[in-house]
Amino acid sequence: MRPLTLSIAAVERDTGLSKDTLRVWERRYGFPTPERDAIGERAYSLDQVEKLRIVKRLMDGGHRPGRVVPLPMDELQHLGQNTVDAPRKSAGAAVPDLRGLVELLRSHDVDALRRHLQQLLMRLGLQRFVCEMVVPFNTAVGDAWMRGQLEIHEEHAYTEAVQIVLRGALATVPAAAPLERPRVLLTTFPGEPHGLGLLMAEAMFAMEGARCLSLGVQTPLWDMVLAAAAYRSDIVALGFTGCMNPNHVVDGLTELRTKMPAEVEIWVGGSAPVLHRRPVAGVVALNSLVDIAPQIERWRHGSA
Amino acid sequence: MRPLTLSIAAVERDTGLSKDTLRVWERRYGFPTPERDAIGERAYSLDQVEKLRIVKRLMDGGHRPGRVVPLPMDELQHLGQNTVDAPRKSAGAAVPDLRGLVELLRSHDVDALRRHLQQLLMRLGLQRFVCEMVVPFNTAVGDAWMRGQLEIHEEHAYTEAVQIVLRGALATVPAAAPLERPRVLLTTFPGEPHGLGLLMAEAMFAMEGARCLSLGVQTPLWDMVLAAAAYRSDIVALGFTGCMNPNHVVDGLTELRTKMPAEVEIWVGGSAPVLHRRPVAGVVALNSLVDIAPQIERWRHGSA
DNA sequence: TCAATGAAATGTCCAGGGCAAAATATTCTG
DNA sequence: CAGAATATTTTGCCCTGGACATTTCATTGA
Repeated sequence: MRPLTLSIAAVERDTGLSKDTLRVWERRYGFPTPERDAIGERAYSLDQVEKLRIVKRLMDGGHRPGRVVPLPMDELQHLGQNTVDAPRKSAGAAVPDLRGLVELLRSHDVDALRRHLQQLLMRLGLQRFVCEMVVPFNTAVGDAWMRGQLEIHEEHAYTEAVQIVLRGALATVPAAAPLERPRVLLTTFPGEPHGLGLLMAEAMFAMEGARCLSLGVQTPLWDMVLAAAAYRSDIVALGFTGCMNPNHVVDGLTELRTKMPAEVEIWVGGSAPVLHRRPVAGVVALNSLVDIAPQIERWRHGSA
Repeated sequence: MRPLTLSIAAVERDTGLSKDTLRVWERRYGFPTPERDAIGERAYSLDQVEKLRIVKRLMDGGHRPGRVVPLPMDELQHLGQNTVDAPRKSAGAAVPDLRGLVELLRSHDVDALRRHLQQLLMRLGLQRFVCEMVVPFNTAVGDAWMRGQLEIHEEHAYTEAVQIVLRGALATVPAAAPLERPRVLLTTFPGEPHGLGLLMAEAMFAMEGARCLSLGVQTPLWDMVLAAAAYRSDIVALGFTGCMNPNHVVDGLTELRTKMPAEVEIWVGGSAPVLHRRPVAGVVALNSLVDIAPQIERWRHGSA
């Protein structure tokens, strides 16, 4: 018995599209078109799930379903590349070898990968490593996956390697003095499972001498308020990737802002487009990790 | 405006109970009993969500909803303690100071916490630290939360600290030679977000001289097959906590077993009761982390 | 005592209707 | 004709209520 098809629950898990959405797309767009199994339930083919995953990733990047769902696979894969902002090379920035990285991942040599990352880290220093290497690497890996050049497990191996290198680096950064300010609480909303961006942000904060405390991912809103009080945090920094529902992001931030004491700043960043399209009053939206340094500067001047 | 209530989607996120389940419980058990907001949609109170979270955790431990849902809060909190297996102290095992740990967490002194863990690690060594300290700590923290003695954010802080200490320790374990056997692939099913158990298992594997490769959490089944081939793995080790749907676990394992080449062993472990209640043919279920050493021994003898 | 059979419990699926908010298109006004 | 105001479409999510497969429990019979 080899299930060449997936149930609607499995597709929800693997794509992040809710059961409701899957059913309503079928009704409205005529895609996906699952078969039915013996008892009349939807059975999705692997091909269609693959397309759904790509569509989801495009939507995370700002596309609308009505436009992309009807397109054939090859056009979708083409779309992925144009979405990416043209890499604006600031003067003096190192040029990441994206093609080389993808090749390295495809060779399945984890040790070489980790050595390579470690080497870049040493050459550039933590801040430049994160901003000039890891950021473009991440998008390159995502794009390569979308074009079918990388498997998911290769993406996972990459994420794991970066995480190890970053955590290793963070462990060597001397801890800020307990009373050092600002005190930063890092976490993500419930439903946001990606912690790599958080780690990158933590690196940037730590290099600015901020005192960091990461709660990992998926902290309920109310617990953020409690935690900010318990640790006397000055700033709560949140990471968002495109896989979060935009409405939940805006609603959640609004709610968090009302619950959180006014003197605690809320900073948000990440690849979710909604952060800049629908800004929330009282919430600082960072365009990129390099904005952390000047913002810390601002905070110190404003609060000192 | 202070949303004292949560939408059904938010409750699904925060409790792990599906929308369908929430609606059907309301119909069948008369709980929860959400209000309706202006447009007639369910609005759950924080109290009820709290109870739902506890019920969910009890169900993860093997209780059935019909029995626990009607109970009042205080009885639920009582149930939690009886569920835990009596700590069977093997001879010579260190006695973890559970109460002291909870106190430490409540003091919000992250540095002291990390120092404490580090100290225990050094005193006991990695293997004993994991088996005799981290394991009971984990359940103690979970229980303390259920009794209302710990906040979620304190639990998160604990998890983060353990993760940092374990990753630090793993970084110092000399990497096994590239050709060392067995080669172990570690990951979890999609839907399983907890990676701490994976890290603990990785520590145990590494100490046995196995060559580990962790893909992090939530790898799609098919990618496990591809990855096992790409990295020429001998063993795929999977971690499960109670938050995974038992049916998905069994179905997924059955499916994985058929797709995976027969010479690759599948080992599973974790706190999900279903692993031992409904064993899957061709899948090795480990009762605890200490079973890893003898199983590796068996593998080496069987395959050498 | 143990196995087999019936009954209850439980999670998930389905259909199709409806609605609010966001995005887009269109019209109006100065 | 630019820009604002207004209509329209798009889109995701929620609702009800019925159904069913599967597991678990209880009762009966050998």
